[in-house]
Amino acid sequence: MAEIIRSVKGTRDFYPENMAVRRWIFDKIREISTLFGYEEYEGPCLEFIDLYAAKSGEELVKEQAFVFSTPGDDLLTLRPELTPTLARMVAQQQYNLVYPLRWWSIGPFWRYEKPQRGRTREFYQWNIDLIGTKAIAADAEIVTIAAMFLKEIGFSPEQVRVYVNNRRLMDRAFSELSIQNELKPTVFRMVDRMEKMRVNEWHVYATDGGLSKEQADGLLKLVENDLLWHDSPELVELFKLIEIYGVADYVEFNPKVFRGLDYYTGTVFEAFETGGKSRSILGGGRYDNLVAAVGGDPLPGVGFAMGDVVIELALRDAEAIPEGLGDQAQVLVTVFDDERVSESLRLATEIRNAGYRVVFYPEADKLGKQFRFADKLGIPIVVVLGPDEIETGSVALKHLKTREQVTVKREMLLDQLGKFLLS
RNA sequence: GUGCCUGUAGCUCAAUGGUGGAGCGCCUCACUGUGGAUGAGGAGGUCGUGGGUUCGACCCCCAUCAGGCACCCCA
Repeated sequence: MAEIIRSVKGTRDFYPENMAVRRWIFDKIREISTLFGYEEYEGPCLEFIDLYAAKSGEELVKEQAFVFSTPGDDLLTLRPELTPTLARMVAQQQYNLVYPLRWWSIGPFWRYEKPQRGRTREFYQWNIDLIGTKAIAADAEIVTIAAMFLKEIGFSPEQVRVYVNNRRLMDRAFSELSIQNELKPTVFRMVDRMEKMRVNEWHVYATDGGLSKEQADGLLKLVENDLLWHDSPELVELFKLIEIYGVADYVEFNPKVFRGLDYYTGTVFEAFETGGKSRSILGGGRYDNLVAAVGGDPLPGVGFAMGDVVIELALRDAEAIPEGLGDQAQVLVTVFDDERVSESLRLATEIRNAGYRVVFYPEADKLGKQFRFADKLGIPIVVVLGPDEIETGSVALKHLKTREQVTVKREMLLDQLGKFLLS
């Protein structure tokens, strides 16, 4: 065999088995999104690099995006995220849209990263946003959608948790510790790293980073305070609504959650696995100035994004992926010998016309081989039409899972099929 | 972008510097209209790639590519 040209680094091949899992996840996403009345949309995969330069940090475009120039000397990028596209689409039609706007999308994205477990260069991302209202009920709805999805896809509250915080609350708390505004982004990162370091290590790290000893101690105390949210009217309201939505056991206050993005202004949240891995599954928050960043008038919004790679890993670890996904054929119609090909084909067509998914074995191989074929493909029912059956106007059906085999008159075929498929 | 680890049959992995193996899978056959079992055969490898050291390299050295882990980053 000649050498096979390899696939592009960081991309994935979706063989039918993988595709069935992806389909299942995507269907669940659609189900939850539309359940709350969100409309599906999609943007282009290619955008001018300027769109990201307007909003995102330097690093994103310079180091983590696929950027290339066209023969016409345009600088384009394969989209690394959807939010700027969303902002652009909203800005372009700003006064033709009906608010509050509820939109969702799922599509491919690219980031030039070093691939490793849970991180690829090409991935799919679910985006869902509620734009045009500052009401805290909107934040609650978005958080609920995240929690509901995790619940419906099969996670228990013990396995995953949506951690919620509020930037305004933390901002105030930082001010009370006399942390200057310029230092706040750094402090965000410091808090983010608390989980990964020992207390002593962190203390050194924090004071090296410009905090006084008292400020570092104050921060440590701050993030241990599980009741801090009582100081935020927004969070109090949010948790009240979450209760009513019925997903309170999936949602929890966590002062350590900040999110990396600068544009979040209020509610921020991130869903994690609760086990040892504690990978980040999805994240989002409220942004009040996104549309303005691409040239529109200011418009508040709240939303989140979820990548397909980590969610699938987490689902696998949680053993939450069901068996038998995919749309395997339900019936295999065998071919007894060369003289009876058309008779079998007629039968296959008849069954297919009744709405069943039917595979027709294309040649008169040994029956054993045809049965083995059905077995390997997971086709549950095999139909045999041999000389005996044809002579008596009947047909033989075998259910491979139960090993039950019956011979029925041809007019009873569909009845019997229905019975088999129920068992 | 940085560091560490790993690349041997389709898959999972063996093999003191001295002619590369196993299990599973795959194909064929038997059980003579019927799958998972059993038995008997069979195919399949320039040992990731390219250099180097050596009388001789899967084994040692260098580079490169790919994968994994930890950083960095996380839109």
